[in-house]
Amino acid sequence: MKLLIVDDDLLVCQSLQLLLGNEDDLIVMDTAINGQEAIEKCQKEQPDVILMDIQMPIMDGIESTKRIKKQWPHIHIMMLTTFQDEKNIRLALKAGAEGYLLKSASIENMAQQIRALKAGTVILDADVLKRITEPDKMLLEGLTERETDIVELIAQGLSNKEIAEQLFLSVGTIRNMLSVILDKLEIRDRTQLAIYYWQRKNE
Amino acid sequence: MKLLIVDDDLLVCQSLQLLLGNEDDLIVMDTAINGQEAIEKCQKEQPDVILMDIQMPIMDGIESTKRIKKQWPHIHIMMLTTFQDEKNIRLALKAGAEGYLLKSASIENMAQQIRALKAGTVILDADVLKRITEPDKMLLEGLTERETDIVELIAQGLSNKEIAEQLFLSVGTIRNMLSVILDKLEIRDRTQLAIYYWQRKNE
DNA sequence: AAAATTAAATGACAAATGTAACTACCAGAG
DNA sequence: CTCTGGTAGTTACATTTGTCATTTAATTTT
Repeated sequence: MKLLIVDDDLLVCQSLQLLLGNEDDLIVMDTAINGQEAIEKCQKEQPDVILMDIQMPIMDGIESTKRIKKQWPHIHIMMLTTFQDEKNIRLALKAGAEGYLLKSASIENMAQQIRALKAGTVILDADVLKRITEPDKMLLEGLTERETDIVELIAQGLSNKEIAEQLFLSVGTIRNMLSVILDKLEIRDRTQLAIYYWQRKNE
Repeated sequence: MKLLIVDDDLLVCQSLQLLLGNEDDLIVMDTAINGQEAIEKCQKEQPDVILMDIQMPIMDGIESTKRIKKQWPHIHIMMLTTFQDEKNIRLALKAGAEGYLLKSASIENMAQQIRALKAGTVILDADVLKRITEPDKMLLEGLTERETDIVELIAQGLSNKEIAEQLFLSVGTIRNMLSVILDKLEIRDRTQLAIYYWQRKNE
């Protein structure tokens, strides 16, 4: 199986090459230091799988993934990055990447993961999956901490009673606070609040 | 690596056993024909990975996944099912399954996927990922046209009264229909419905 | 120390929501 | 023709929701 490694950090390229060199069915055919170069390398000789960083000069991993998948849909692309930033995860997967692993995660098993990727499944770091299925904080300007907590819980679908139990407050207090929140955000009811939340959440 | 196969279809169990028998690092330690039995087998001898069907008599794969992960978090569970029904995918992942493959997909590579699963990543069938990240088709399956209309309007934040005016129906009718919708989707109230809608709608 | 602010709670109230039971009409399948 | 399923409605009931006025305790400001 032919691999292409794309990372602007040469150290990363080298260590990956070393690491995968032991596996005799995996051949690191070449490396590239940015997305532009990756596309050129693909043109010369098409790899089966690309390990691609996201943050790179000239052309980033997302853009080049988009282009490569458009031209050669059969090439499998594994994003290999440092940060588990939700937006990037979504963008990468939307761009066509089939894998998303964190560099911090155990590198020992990467060979197996690459083989599975080639086999046609999607490979996700376990933490990454959590990020995209149950995401976290956002901007609710003008709200206090406690109020923000309540918004989060309402956006999870909890009733006032449940929120009260969760926060160890009385139901009346929750209702009062929600009333203040709705007033601040100029929104009518909890359902609209939940909608407000999720529409902004997913940009 | 010790495997446990859980499927009420004996044919499936046998063919999987045969298929994986070639791989000498994978040992099918036992099989079970429902979730209840799977838990018992786990108690006797803990497998590294479980291949689990969803639809089974007595106790289904979701419920038993929940229980097994609660008791033995280190056991990796791969759902292996026929249908890519969005609700089940979400339920399975929520229950703690780390993998979700379709039986229809290429079985040849399953060994590699199992190894990758053991290594700690999440394994998803490529089509399955699409379902949960960009569901073109809303999972408003099972709802009639009218009911879908109402869901749409609730997701816009309208009250029952406003919906009634928009559709030229009585408020009572809207309330009844909403009641049916909530029942069908197994959801408690309009806020949760709006959340349900937007979580799937947005990317 | 006195005054002002804030977090938390109460009680009362109106409106909205969700459930249940039951009726009625219509269209299509068998 | 009967049976089913979808649409539409009514009444009744219990619960939840959102608003307001007011109180208390704690904290901060002045």
